[in-house]
Amino acid sequence: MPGEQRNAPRTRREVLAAAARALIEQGPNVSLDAVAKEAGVSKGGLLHHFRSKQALIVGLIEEWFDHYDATVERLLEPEDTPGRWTRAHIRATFEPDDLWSHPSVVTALLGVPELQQRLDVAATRWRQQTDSDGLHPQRADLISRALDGVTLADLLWRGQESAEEREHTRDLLLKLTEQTGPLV
Amino acid sequence: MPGEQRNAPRTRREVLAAAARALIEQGPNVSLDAVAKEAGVSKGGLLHHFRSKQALIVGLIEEWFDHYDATVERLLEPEDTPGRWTRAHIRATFEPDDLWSHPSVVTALLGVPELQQRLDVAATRWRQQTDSDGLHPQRADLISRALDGVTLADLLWRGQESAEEREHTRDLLLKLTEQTGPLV
DNA sequence: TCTAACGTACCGTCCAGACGGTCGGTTAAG
DNA sequence: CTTAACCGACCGTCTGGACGGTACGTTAGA
Repeated sequence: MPGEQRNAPRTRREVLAAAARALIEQGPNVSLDAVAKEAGVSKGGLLHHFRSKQALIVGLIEEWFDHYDATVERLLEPEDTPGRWTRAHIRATFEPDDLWSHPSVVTALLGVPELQQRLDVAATRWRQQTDSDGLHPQRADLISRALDGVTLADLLWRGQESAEEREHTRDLLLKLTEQTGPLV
Repeated sequence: MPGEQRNAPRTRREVLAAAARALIEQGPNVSLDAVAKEAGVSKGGLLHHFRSKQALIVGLIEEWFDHYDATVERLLEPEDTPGRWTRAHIRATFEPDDLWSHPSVVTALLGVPELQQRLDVAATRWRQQTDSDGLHPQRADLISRALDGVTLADLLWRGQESAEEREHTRDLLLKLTEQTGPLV
C-alpha cells in the first residue's frame, strides 16, 4: 500500500493525533507506551520523533495555536469595518473543537513552560489586534473576558448548556461589536 | 505544649493546607510522601485521614467550594436590591485567593469526577440565584461569562495584568448590575 | 479514684508495578 | 553506501498504598 511506507511528517502528525486521542480516553497521565500503541508505532519510534514526553506535549501546544490562528483568519470578514478582528475571535471561540478543548488535553498542557510563552505571544497579538479594531476599550475588555469564560465553560461544563444558549451568547457578543461607544 | 497534642480535625486541616502548598511548589504530581512531610506528618498518618490520594484531592475540592460559598455570603449587601447576588459573585471572583487559584492546584483537581459533581451543583445554584436577582438575562449571562473569563485569566496569565486593569474590569461589571434593562 | 480495656491517631518499612528514557540493532530510502 | 526511520528489549527510579506496630485518650467498672 502506498502511504503505509515510511514517511516522517506523516508519522509525526499521526503521533500527535494519537496523543490527543489517548489523552482524552485515558486521562492526562497517559504513558508514552499507550500513545505509541494508539499511533501504531513502537515506543522507540515515537521517541525518534519526540525526544521526550515534554517535547510531545510542546508539539501538541504548537499545533493547537496554529489551528486557532488559522481559524481566526478564515473567519475574518473581507471588508475592514470596526470590530472585524473581534468578531473573528468570537466566531472562532464558538467553533466546535472536539479534539483540543478537552479537559484531559488541557490538563496535560498546563504546567509546561512553553505554554506560557505561547500564551504570552498570543495575548500580545490579541491586544494589538483589538487595540486597533475601532471598538471602545470597555467593549473590547468585556468581550475578551466573556470569550475566555466561554472557553473555560467548554472545558468544565462540556455540553451542559444547550445549543440555543450558546448561540444567544454568541449573538449578544457579536451585537456588542456593532457599536463603538462606551457601555455605561 | 497544648495544641500540639493529638487533634484529628486540626491535623486534617493542616494536611489539606500542606497539600495545597506542596502542589504549588512541586507541581500537580506531588507524592503523598512530600505532602506528608510538608504537613509534619508521616505518610501513614496522612493515609489515616485520607484513605487514598484521590480522597485527599476530593478534600481539597470540598474545601475550595466551601471557601468560595462563604466568601460570597460574606460579601452580600444587607439591603435586598436588584443585582445583589451578582455583585457578591463579582466581588468574590476578584478577591485574591493565592492558595486555591493556582494552576498546579487546579491541574490536580481537574479530572477527578467529584469535581464535576460539585461544579454541576454550583452551576445550578448560581443559576437560581441570578435568575431571581432582578437583572436582565442578557446582563446576567454576559457577567457570568466574564467572571469565568477572569477566573481563567487568573489561572493562565497570573500577574500579567496590572491591578488597575483588574479594578477597571471589576468596576465595569459592577456598573452593569446597576441597570436592569436589555443591553442592546 | 484508680485502673484495665478498648478505640483512635499516628508511625516506619516494604513492595509490586508503572513509567520515562537509553541503546544496539534492523530495514527502507536516496 | 549512507542516512534516516523505526523497532523492541532493557534499566533505574519513583510512587501509591498495604501492613504491623506503638502511643495516646477515654471511659466503664470496682
